[in-house]
Amino acid sequence: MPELPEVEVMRRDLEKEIVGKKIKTVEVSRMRTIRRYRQRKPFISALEGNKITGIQRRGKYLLAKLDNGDVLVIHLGMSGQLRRAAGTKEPLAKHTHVVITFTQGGQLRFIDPRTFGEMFVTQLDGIETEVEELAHLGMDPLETVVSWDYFGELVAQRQAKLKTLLMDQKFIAGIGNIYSDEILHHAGLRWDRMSNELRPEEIRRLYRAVGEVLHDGVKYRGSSLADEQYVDLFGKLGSFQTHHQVYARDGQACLRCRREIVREKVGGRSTFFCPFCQV
DNA sequence: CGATCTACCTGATGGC
DNA sequence: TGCCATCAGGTAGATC
Repeated sequence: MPELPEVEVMRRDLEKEIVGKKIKTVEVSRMRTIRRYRQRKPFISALEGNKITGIQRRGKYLLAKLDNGDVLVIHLGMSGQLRRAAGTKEPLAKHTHVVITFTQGGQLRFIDPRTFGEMFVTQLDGIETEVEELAHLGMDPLETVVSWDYFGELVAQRQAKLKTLLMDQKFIAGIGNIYSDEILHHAGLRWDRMSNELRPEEIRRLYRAVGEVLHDGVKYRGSSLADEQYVDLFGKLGSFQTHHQVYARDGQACLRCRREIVREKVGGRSTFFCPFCQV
């Protein structure tokens, strides 16, 4: 479900809503959500009594820093939601797996029908920079400032289809199935172009498209698809789906050239593109 | 190194 | 109505 823009919107919401709050109690009703633990106790006691001091994001992961130096890591998987609740009285949504209650009142709830999401508490490596479990992640396209020629170097070093490369979290962290297709359309490049065969201006277009599309995704508060599974911390839908150029628009006219958007299955995932605008 | 498949889950949808 | 197949924003691990 959530890719970088949705996670970034959530990060901003959490920053306003839960930073400075102290964790009073934690309830875990589904062990799979904290599958790195065998018991719920160690997870719960790693959180209770701690204050949240800040919220960061690495790719699609959220990091809530605690005042004891530890970090609560949250990944939303395909269907995870974080929702604010006023208190215990608000009815629990189905598939609510973790509830964090703050001493100041209010709750943070983790809801996740498909249970691909997870939460765990870990430490920051050394001088509060890296989390060991996330060390495999590549550069964050919104946080890391890379020049386009350095980006081009990295792209050319690899020998991969562009869609695969964009979705490779070890290369760039945060891009998934929706935004990879949108980025490639914006760049005018086909999903199956090889990364080491791009001309310099194509590399520059790709570089720009990554930044612009993700930035717009955040600006419009993420993409909520037909199932409306993605909502922000307060339950509100995003609107970037109304700006999609290709994703889930197969059979419809390309907004640039009016020809038909095509859907193909690549690596088990639906891929949408315009065979005329994307070369 | 890269590509491709599988597994992990639940729910919605569409064909028959 | 039921039943079955297919599909869905993700990641990790095995295999070739």
